[in-house]
Amino acid sequence: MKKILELLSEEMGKAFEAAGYDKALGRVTVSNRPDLCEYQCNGAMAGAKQYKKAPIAIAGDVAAQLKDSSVFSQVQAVAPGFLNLKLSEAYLLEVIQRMASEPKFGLEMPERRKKIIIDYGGANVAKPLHVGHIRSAVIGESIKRICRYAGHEVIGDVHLGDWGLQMGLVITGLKDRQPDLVYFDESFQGEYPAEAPFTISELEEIYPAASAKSKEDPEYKARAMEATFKLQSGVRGYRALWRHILNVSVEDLKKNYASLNVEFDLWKGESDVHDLIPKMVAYMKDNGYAHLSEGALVVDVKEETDTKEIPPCMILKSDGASLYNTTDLATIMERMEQYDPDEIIYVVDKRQDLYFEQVFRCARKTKLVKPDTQLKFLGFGTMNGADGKPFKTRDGGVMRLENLIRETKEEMFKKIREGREMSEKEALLVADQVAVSALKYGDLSNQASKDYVFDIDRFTSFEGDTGPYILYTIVRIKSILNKYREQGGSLENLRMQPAGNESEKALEMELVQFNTMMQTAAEETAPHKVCGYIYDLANAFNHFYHETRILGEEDAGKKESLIALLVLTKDVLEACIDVLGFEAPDKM
RNA sequence: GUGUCCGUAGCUCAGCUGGAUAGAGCAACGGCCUUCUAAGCCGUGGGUCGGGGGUUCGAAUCCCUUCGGGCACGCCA
Repeated sequence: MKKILELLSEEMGKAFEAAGYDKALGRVTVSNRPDLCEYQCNGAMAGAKQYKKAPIAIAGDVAAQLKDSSVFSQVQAVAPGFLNLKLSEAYLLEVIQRMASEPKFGLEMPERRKKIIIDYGGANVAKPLHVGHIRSAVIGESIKRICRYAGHEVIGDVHLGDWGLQMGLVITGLKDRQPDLVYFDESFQGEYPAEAPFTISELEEIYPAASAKSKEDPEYKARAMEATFKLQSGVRGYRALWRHILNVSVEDLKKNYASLNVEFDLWKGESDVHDLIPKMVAYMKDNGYAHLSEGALVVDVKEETDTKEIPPCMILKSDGASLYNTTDLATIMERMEQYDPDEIIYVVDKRQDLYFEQVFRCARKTKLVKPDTQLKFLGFGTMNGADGKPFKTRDGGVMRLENLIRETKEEMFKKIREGREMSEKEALLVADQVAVSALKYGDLSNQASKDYVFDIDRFTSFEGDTGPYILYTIVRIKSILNKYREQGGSLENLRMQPAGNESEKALEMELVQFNTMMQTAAEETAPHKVCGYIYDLANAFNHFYHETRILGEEDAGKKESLIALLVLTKDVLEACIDVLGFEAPDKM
């Protein structure tokens, strides 16, 4: 259905036209002076020059046309030429009812359903997730859900770092610890064991140790590079071992992501495009796109209009080895071949901006993608600690994501047990949900591209603009609806009446903004708009709640109408937190 | 150096396709629980929107400039 501002603008446009002015001037916006009006139109001032007339005179003409409007209960021309509008309760009710009856509350589906691949998560095999990974996961997941809700086909890919030197390091580290493993016996011909010879915690120990050693010991590094080479050239035992590393690691990653309600459709990785690289390199050479520069194979991506120096995109290093660019480009190639997406979105640290600019230009220039394939870089800012510097643990180390999540959940559990009568079992469940809402809302309510201060005490606080506040609002509504049902009420086929007071009307006007907000959030891939909206909506509800007796309402018709409004508010709030990637408990 | 992003209340942030008196939350202070969850609601104080120019009837918003900060700038990812 049309958005409320479109409906109102149309109505105003007709009045402008009837008064002899351009109907385009009738653009209505939400009032910035709620004390004076609900909506406003500034078209009279915009049109003053064109018609060589005082704005207030134009506004007066238009207002006269709307004297008997069924849409507006008030149209006031105010100096210097504002048109101050109030909505009629009956009209608002019409819109609300329509919204409640339509799928997705009247959000219009796109003319063309796009196929979108979203690349987020940024996990590496054999390395534990740390706090730095939370943004990509949380933002990416939400954008995936928002785009889906908006009607697109979306495929989420974690795109693992599962190839290259880090794998060689792990294998080398493992060889030193367990040299007798059958995987290192090159004469071995039989089946390798199904069980991995290590656990995830051992794996997480091996990598940092090996990485540190290779930095100090060139001989060790050479061994790791050789192991990498053997792995990539397909030595059986190395491949088998690598497969184990991958399995053990992915299982653990899935567990961690699941604890944040983050799910990927694809668990592809850099290794998946390994066999594609020679083909791609040959393609770039044969078509004259790539040339040697300082020994490396590069594609020039400078453009005439550049205001800055854009270095060429490197395809192969001067030693002939592949690098980040190589796998990223090959991945684009693979995605085009396998999925042919309309759009690929990368949710990555914004410091990689220039790098992706190069990759995108290269992909375009070399026609790896179609001219109309959109490649979008969605860079997110750094997560800082309360001191404004990059987030660290108290002792200055990097905090593991797992620990952060666990600590947040424990903290939440403690608070719930202190403040609420609840069984331990239920409190654990609720604590999980509230903690996830706190973490995610805390992140998503900021603009993704900006740096932000990660303050766990603030996010988990029970007060203010937080995830828990939103959940609390939903729980309040659920609680009333449950009581209503217990008292024999039904939530089916509820009839609504026009709003009875200001706070009820304000709540309805907030609800009616839903489709506008969601469309904008999808177009701008901006989860923080959803957060802003539900915060306003929750505020409007709590204000209304405070002033309105619902279950005690004596007029049966009125009560039914209030319940219907509650149901709609709850449904909209839940749709919103669902796209943000968290959910509300029944009690808290 | 070049490019880029940012600078709004004590702190954390909205608002930025120009509109009337710049908004929230936290912190401070003061009210509201015999009635549907007080993790709530209501109120008070707090600002030359970094500075300076310009465009405009009108600028936090657009342009220029300046100061301060973050980040990136070929063989890492």
